[in-house]
Amino acid sequence: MRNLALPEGSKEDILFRIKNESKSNALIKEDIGQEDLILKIKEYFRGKKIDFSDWRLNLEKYTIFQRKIMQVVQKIPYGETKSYKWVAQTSGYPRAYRAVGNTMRNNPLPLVIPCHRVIKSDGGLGGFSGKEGIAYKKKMIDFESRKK
DNA sequence: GTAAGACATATTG
DNA sequence: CAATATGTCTTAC
Repeated sequence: MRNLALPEGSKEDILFRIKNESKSNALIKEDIGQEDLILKIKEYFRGKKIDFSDWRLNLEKYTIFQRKIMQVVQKIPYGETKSYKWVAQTSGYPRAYRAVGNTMRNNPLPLVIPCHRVIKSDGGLGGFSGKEGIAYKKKMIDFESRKK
């Protein structure tokens, strides 16, 4: 499986969302310019492993719970998938797995906060907001988990 | 072993 | 109070 590409429509959608949110709300505190940010995103879509886990985010407009969830999700390594329950437990809210999904739906920074790596415990995909829906989520997981 | 349905459960607006 | 991008358990194939 060499040339596994991601759908252009959703790709642009995600790029637009990150651009818009990071600019208007200054969610990304990392000292990185808009151009470099977009360059990194494009590198990611080309298939390069980009690590977003160290980026400092401005999450003050969100609740304590949401901040914690986003921080934990941000730490999920490239190519790995964790369950909503795992995120809830790691965050210190063992039974808030459903609220985790609620937070993911509100995720302002896809990719930086890799919500596509959060799936159901029983192996199901869970949900996904976007043009292609869960089909795109599966594409993302396959895209990252392709072993050579 | 699998599939569908009820119920529990936390957080948010 | 209602709405979830879940998890677990029960029941019936």
